[in-house]
This record gives sequence, structure tokens and C-alpha cells, in this order.
Amino acid sequence: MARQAKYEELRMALLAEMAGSPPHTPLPTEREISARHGVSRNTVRQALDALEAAGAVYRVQGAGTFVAPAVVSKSLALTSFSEDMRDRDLEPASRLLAAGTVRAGRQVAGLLEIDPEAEVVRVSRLRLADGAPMCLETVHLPAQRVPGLAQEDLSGSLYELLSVRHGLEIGSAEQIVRAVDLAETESALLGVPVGSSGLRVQRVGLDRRESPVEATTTLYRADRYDIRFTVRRAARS
Amino acid sequence: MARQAKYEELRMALLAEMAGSPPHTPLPTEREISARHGVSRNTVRQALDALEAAGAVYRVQGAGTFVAPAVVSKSLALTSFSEDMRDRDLEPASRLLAAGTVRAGRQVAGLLEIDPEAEVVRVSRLRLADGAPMCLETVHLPAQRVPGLAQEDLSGSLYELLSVRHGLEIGSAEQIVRAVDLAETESALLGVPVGSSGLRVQRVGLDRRESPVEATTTLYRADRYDIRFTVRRAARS
DNA sequence: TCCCCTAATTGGCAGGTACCAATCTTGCAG
DNA sequence: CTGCAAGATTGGTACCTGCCAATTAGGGGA
Repeated sequence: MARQAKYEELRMALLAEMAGSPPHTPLPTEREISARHGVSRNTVRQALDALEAAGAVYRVQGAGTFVAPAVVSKSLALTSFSEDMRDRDLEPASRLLAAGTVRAGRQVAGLLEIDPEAEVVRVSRLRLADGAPMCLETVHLPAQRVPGLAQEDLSGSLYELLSVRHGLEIGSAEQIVRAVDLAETESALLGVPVGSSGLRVQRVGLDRRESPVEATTTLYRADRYDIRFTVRRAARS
Repeated sequence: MARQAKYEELRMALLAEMAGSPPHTPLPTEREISARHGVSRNTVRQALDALEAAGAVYRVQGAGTFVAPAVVSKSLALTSFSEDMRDRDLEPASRLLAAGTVRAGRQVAGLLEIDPEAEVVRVSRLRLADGAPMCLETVHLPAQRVPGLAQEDLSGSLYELLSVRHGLEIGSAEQIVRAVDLAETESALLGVPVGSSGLRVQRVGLDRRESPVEATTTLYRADRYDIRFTVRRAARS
């Protein structure tokens, strides 16, 4: 039983109350929620801030707070492949193609901010959804931070493995998305015609101190995968 | 001169102070900033919240607040093509391909949440960066909300035009990104070989009440364009 | 010398108050 | 009935206080 912050509890409660309400339904006013739940308005605002950031509600000064229309895209949470697939109601699976320790090299070392001569664990996997190929994934991790990883069970969620066995929590990631023409071997592995295009996602996973933990290149089949997310107008800089 | 909120001013000030500091340099403690700038700690936290959300700093409880490593990607702000290109140090330009009023049709009507029989303004443009083709863009807007738009000057920023002339402010947008094989006419317009792949971005722009204002499909050249952004681990739901 | 425990430091959470700014509602004037 | 203006409502900003939780630094003991 994890003791939760009050605003977290309140967030859940509000989420539950909202469930089923049509879009643009007004929520109670902040002052009313505050009174009803016996918390300060400050705490209410914290909960609403979170809901707003998640795209569950929107607020208009002077008017009120309202249920946001059902979002097609659940914003863009940082998810592992396993989570991502389950969100799409697909069963994730994995086929290990290669795993071993190699020297980092210039490019990977740059991404991970380590010495090019340092050793990294490299894991290549073909990832499946409902039994059919979905993407090719190559992960690089500093060998020093994940001792013995290459010998462990790599068929499941890597993020989970990193968290449970090595205490590495990935808090954020930088991604670069490009469209590419697939090479012959790639299209063969993914089971698509030669010359098909694919979606290449280059990701660097960072721990909560913003230091790189993992660099991954993923090549998705263009016909089965898309990326959905919500962007908000940023404040003027 | 727009009167600004204090935490906004403070945010700018901190950003300026941080400029030039190497990554992981600690900022003064919240209490210290509070004292030094003569504002409450609450306000300091608001400013830091914004900076953290923007990826400029990171915070570790018990340790302090630190300058975040230079981000490759300036998070994922909602930007117009014009802004986007200028960020990349490219000069944006436009060639109008077609503009007119048509019936919405099922698909567009669904995205804009209007009647399929309602009229929409459709604008197709070839967008250039430093004189070379970058993407093909087709915008749909409810005709009712943008009277006379088809007759206006469509060579510049559409977002700006909507804001200045029609009072429509787009506060957020939902995007779907896919890799596609370009059709012959498309590759011809973009000036790439037949059979090349492209990046298709489908976007629905929402005003601050989350109601759809604009639906755009953009087809980028794969060789000149990528999408960069930072994702953060979301709270458990 | 090394390790562990404690104390101080730092960000996180929660309560309260006051006033401002945008919006909506109401009612009066025309 | 219409249009506008004043007031009430609602979210936004700012201040304050107090305490909790994670982390770090320092001191004492083995």
C-alpha cells in the first residue's frame, strides 16, 4: 500500500467522477471541490494541473473547468514496447536476434556520453505483436551499469528488467523520428516487400538526473505502426 | 508591453542566469532564490515547474535543482511550419497549389466535428525551405469560422493569419505520424525519386476549448525532415 | 581506514488568505 | 425584444506558514 499524496488521490477521484461524462461537461468549481473533498484549493489546483497536463480536462479563466473531448492519442507517455502494444490491445513478444558486448564506437558513445573505447551491451530483437513482426530494435547500454545483462532473460520488457535487476529508472527520453527506405535484410525480417518504407525511431533514455542510460534504434513497419501525440503551445521564450 | 506574471519574469531571469552554465550545475536553492528575488517560494516553484516542464532544469528531492544537459530537441512545442523552419535556420516559403471551398465529406467532417455537408475551406500548398521543396500541406478549415479566407494572402504563416484576422488561437493539436510510400505526383512535386518514402503528419488543431479548428495533412520529404521531441514518464493512472 | 548513523539541507506537499482578470449573467435602458 | 453595462462567478497569481521525505555531508566507532 503506497501512501499517496492527497492531490494524487483527488486526481483519481475526479477522474472516476468524470468517467462517462460527455465532453465539455463542467466540473465543480475549484472552491466547491475544495469544500466537498475537505482539502485546500491549493491541492485541488495541483490535481487539476495534473489532469490538464494529461489532457483530461481543460480550463478557461472565468468560465470553469471542463471534461476534455476523448483524446485519440493518450498524449505521448514514455512507454516501453510491451506497454505500448498492450495499450493497442496487441500481445507483445520478442525474438532475440543477437546479444553481446562490444566496444561503443563513436556514434553510440556520443549518445551515451561515454568513452568510445568503453564497452556496451548490444541487444538486437525482432519484436512481434499478436505474433506478427512489428519492429526491429537494437539497444545499447553501458556495460558497466548493467553487469551480466547479456546473460539474462531478454524476451520480455527491458525497462522492467533494468528497473528490477539493475535499479535503473528511465524518467525521460529524447526521440528522433524519420521515415526511411528499408534495406533488404530489414524488410525480410519484418516480412514486408522489398522497397517498403519504415519508421525509424532513435531514442536515448535518461534517468532522472538526465544522464543517458540507454540508446535504442527501432525500425517499425510503416503499415502497422503510427505515433500519436498531443502538442501544446509553449510559453513565449 | 504586456504586463507579465512574476513567475514568468522569474523564469526568464533564471534562464538568463543559467545561460552558459555547464550541465548539472546546481541552481541556488528554492529558498535562496526566493530571498534573492524578493518573491515567495511558491512563486519560485511555479517558475521552476515551467522550466522543468520545458526541460531546462531537473530537480532531485533532497539534492537540489540542476541545469539540464543541452537538449537536442526543444521538447515538442506546437509550431507552425514557418516557425519550425526558422528554428532550423531555414528560410520558409510557400507555393499555393489550390485554394477553394468544398463540402467537408465524411473523413474531414469527423476530424473537425462538423456536419459532412458543411462547407470547408481547403488550401493546398507546397512548402519550401531555403528554396527547395520540403513538404506538401493540405489544410481544411470550417468555412463558417474563416469567412473570406480563400481570398486572402496565403503565402505566409496560416496560424498567424488565423490569429490576426479571424481571432482563432490554436492552443494544442493532436498529431498522427506515419511513414508512407510517396505517390508519383507527390514525389514529382517534392522533387524526389519515385518510390521514395515520406513522413506523413496528420494534425488536428484545437482552440483552447479543445474544439477542432483545423485539420492538416502534411507530407514531408524523408531525406530532409525529422521530428524530434522529449517524452517523460507519466504518472500511473 | 572504512563504514554506518545522525543531523542538516533541499525539494515536495498541504493548509490558509487575499486580490486580480476573464467570463458569464442579470437587469435595465432604449 | 435587443443591446449594453454592472455585478457576480470562476480560474489565475501571489504571499505565508508548517511539516514531510529524500539526499547529502560529517562525525564517531569499529
